[in-house]
Amino acid sequence: MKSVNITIKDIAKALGLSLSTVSRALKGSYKISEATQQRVKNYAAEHHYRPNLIAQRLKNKNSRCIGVALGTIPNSFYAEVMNGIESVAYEKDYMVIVTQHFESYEREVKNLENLTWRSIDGLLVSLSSETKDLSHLTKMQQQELPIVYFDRVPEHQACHKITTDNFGGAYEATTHLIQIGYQRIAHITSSPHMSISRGRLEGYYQALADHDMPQQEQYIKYCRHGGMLPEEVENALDELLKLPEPPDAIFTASDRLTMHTFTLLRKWNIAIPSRVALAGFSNFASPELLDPALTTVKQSAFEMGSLATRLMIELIESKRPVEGFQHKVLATELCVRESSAGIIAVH
Amino acid sequence: MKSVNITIKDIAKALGLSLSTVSRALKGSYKISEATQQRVKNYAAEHHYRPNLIAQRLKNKNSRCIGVALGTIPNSFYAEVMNGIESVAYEKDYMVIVTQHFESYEREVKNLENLTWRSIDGLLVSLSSETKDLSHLTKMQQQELPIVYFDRVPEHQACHKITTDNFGGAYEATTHLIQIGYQRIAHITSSPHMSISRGRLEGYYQALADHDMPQQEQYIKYCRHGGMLPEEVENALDELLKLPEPPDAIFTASDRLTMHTFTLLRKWNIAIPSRVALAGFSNFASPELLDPALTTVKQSAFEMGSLATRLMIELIESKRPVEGFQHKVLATELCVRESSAGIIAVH
DNA sequence: CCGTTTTATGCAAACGTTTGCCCAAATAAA
DNA sequence: TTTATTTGGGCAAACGTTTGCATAAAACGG
Repeated sequence: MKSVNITIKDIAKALGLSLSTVSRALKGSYKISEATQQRVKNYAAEHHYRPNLIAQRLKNKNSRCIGVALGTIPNSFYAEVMNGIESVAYEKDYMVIVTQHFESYEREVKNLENLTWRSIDGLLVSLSSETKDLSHLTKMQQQELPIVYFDRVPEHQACHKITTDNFGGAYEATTHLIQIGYQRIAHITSSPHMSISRGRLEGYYQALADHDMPQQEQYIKYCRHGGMLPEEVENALDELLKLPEPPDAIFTASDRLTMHTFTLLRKWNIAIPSRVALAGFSNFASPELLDPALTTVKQSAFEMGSLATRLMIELIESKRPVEGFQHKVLATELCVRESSAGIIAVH
Repeated sequence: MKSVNITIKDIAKALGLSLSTVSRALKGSYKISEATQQRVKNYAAEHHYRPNLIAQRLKNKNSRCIGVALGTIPNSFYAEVMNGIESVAYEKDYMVIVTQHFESYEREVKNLENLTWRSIDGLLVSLSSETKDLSHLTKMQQQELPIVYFDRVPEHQACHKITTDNFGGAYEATTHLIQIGYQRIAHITSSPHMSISRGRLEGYYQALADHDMPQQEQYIKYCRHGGMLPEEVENALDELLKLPEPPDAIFTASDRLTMHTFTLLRKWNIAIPSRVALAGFSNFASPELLDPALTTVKQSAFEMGSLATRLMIELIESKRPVEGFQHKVLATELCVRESSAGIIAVH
């Protein structure tokens, strides 16, 4: 590509000034007279001068560019988060480089390496479901690269993070299922070591406990790949349904798991909710259009992205290292629909 | 962020060589002895040398970075396209900067300006529905920035593009509606000046013509913002239903329009397909789960993204300017489901 | 043994900024 | 008038590469 932009040198030549004077005039102040500043600024404006970002970056080490690592873009939750990220980035004049790790630890590591190599100003990360070892990330933090985690965050590490109220969302959904009469509520979730899985599992447990219902291991199914492999959901569901006392309701812990479960139940002609009710975390845009309309726990995905990005930019632009770590928790919204219509209503 | 990477200078110092020798050794050949090359390469590998991309870019003007301009990421079609783009970019060791224009011409222009300012190697563009004036893009092409358009492409301009067989997809869907007995088939589409709208409209017309059915203006509704404003779809649909002879089937031209129409029909309690059938372009992941299951014309979104990116990288990496322009057309897939169950079957 | 070619390497400029330091002129203080 | 201070601006190095040109050493031909 032919570069067609004018440079500081061009301005200096045209105005009979030195490079340094022009540079300083453009940034305002620093002992350059008002008159000269105006001359320079006017000339720059007239000729559409735009500083060469590459050169600036080489000098200054800042690129106004934010890297993002997430699972996969077509996931409706992440797509909405990306929307939030991009929107704030645009507003603040940053750009966004996006990478997908497809829930693979190896790919996550590679992506993050690539991103930092490209000297971005900060990193927005949602961990892969395989990730247990965080050394690649702590290394980056030690290099003082600002990192903000969202959704799937490290649990035992001081860091900035934006999360969903996983406990609360799960508690509310499970309580809802209990209150309308379901007795044997199963839970399909992802890797047990993930922050979101843990929070949701605990919310589920607490709801059972608060309503004097037993916690039964047989009703908990883990999908280690978070539903990236269709058969893991299939197996989980199959095992649940084959139990001597199969569940009368299922609470699913993530977007992908919810949709997979829903699809399988439909495919296997298992009536929802009469044979088994379904409620789950999901950010699918129109759950009310499904058959039956799906009861969902909805996360504030856009807000998660935008908050994370605002915090990120704050971190980048603050001169002094920010003291302490921020952790924001976003509320969920339970939307009750037909897929969890009460037993009472049905009988 | 503290840069912790070693530089060519470090290698040169450690090995007692000059910068130029190290640089050339790393790139292989250019009259550097095998022995030295190995020494340098080994040292570089041991110390995890990675060339500073910023510096390289300043010298060479290539960044291994591709800019993308599209409507909005949460749109399931674009999300899947992005997946294709990112996947190929990863494979070829490029990174992707993504911007959303939200179907606004102004924002498209700004985004593209920002992208080029950041000296990317190439641009993947899907035009906004407002875009008529292409001068901002032709200017970039003249600067020899490689551009590949996808989905919404300039119609009257020599350029590289990947499109869907809009004509064919629309023809097939309309023919399907005709063949199972619908008589008054309406068409809801976006801006009439867009390439995709035109192709789909023509496919629709041709299908009518080939089956000796009249083309009636009253059955064509344009949504200038492609459904970004909910009320434009609402108005369009309302007008259609209020006609003395309302349509008995609707063919919608895009993802957003299809979902909006579907939602409204459900909301207004208009039975699908008995009162009005629905078939439309959509890349929603599970249309079979809707109530009723939705007949869709599905585009190869992932493939569109991956093909566009492969072509892009080819353009970037070819030494000689590529002669001629490529235009690839991807087939659509019609999936017939309940929302267009035949009239015959219903009666 | 000398001149020429080949081979392997180094020097320095360049990419477009930023910035520490220096300096001339103007002004103020003595 | 001399000295000190302020004001406005320039020089040059630096960021980490790449690359045209120069050059020293080795190999070769005569």
